[in-house]
Amino acid sequence: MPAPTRAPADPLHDAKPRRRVGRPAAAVLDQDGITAAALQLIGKSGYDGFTMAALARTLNVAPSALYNHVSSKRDVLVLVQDHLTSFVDVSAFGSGPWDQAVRSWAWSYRDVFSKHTPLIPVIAVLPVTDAPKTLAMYEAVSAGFSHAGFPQERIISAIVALESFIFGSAYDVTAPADIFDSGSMAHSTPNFTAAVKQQDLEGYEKPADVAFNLGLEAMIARFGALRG
Amino acid sequence: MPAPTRAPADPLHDAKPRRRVGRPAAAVLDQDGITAAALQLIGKSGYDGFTMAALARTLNVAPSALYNHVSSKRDVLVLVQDHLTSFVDVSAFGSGPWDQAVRSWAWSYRDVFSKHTPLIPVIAVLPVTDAPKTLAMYEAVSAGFSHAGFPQERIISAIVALESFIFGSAYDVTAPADIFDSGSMAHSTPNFTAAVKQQDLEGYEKPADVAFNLGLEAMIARFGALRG
DNA sequence: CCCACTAAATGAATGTCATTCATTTAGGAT
DNA sequence: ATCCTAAATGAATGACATTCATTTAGTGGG
Repeated sequence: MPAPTRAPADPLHDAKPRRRVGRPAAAVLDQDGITAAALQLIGKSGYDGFTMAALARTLNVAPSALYNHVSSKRDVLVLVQDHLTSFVDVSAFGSGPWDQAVRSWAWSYRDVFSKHTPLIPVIAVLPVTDAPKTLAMYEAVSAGFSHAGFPQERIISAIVALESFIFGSAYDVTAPADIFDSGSMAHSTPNFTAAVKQQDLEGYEKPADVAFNLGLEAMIARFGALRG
Repeated sequence: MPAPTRAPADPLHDAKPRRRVGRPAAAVLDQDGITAAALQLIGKSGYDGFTMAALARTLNVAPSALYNHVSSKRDVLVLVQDHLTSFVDVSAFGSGPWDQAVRSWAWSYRDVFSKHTPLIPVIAVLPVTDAPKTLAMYEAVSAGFSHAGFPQERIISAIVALESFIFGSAYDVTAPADIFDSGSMAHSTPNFTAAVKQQDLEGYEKPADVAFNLGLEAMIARFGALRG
């Protein structure tokens, strides 16, 4: 693959009026600004185009300057993931019934991260201490479960199970439509091929949504029965 | 002491008796050998230590030689993932009851890939055509569902839902034990902190296993009721 | 008021990778 | 014999993330 096309270098419209060496009068960077720029860059160029150099360019800064505010690229990803978590809808845990709250939380959680699957490996092993907004989400969800009469000692397990399903399902959203096309091997996989065909006949609904709904409702139904 | 014309050949420190330039009489590499070496290297050095150069070294070959047999590093990962899939236990779909078969399949699937989470992003978007052993697994599982009286048009959705849960749970296995320690933020997250404490009191069982069991049993119970 | 310290920028390396290319050689097909 | 293709080597290439020396701007203690 050839290198991705870059904006033509037009010295007249050069977006980089060189800052002179040394500490500037007012700080140019901070973590919030870096986070916002990173999110925007990811939106425009995807995770492939998301490099420290590219990030620095959008901030009109030398790449090395970033390291005064974050210690690594992974650090930036953590900032982005925590910011994204604030877009997950936990509002229903304050008002509606438990099952409806879980539903809207889970769907919005999946939708947010299905566009950011490269963050999932980061989230999955990230201590909550390093992600305050994520911690806030857990608090809201835990409170909702607790208030709904869920036994204390199962709350975390239930949330983890739901979250695992949500993360896995987020990947599923990004899968190509014909991922299950068995092609020339179809004759040796009759049961699978038939099942895929039946599914294709079924629906105009997106397969990823159908599967997510199926799994989510199973968990909601079963977990709901645990409440005291 | 007469000067030796060549450096002494020490097989311990000179694991690379240079092959001379040009095509060797017998081919040194093939996809199976590359796959086996990759799996071994990953086992020894993890995914961080898994580089094309390191892989070439274990095969006693120049890195560029690999590209006569695979087209990219991702290609190698696909070979590895497909090979690993053959370790997933689908045997019970031939014999035991449906729910037991799903259980042993799901647990073994999770266990295999919890040691190989960097493959999950690869699997999730990989067309089955490119992974024959994976396709064989789907066939065995589909046949089991079909034979158990599962409605054709829901088989794929159910498998996808289970698989999503399995992948997400595989990540969960790798999470650090204290991932939920809210540290200094504990006072602002009372519900969450209490739930974490209760969970910690509960058990000697690994939290990841408890959560996996909870979610899996929910799906098995609910999906089982769909059978005709 | 000065001076040392620290913070925040630049610009120039560094080192690690995956990947490509030119070249060499072997063996089978024409 | 000659040509073609496959399978090696070894030497680039080009991205990257990250580090380091250097420069400059405020700040706090004497």
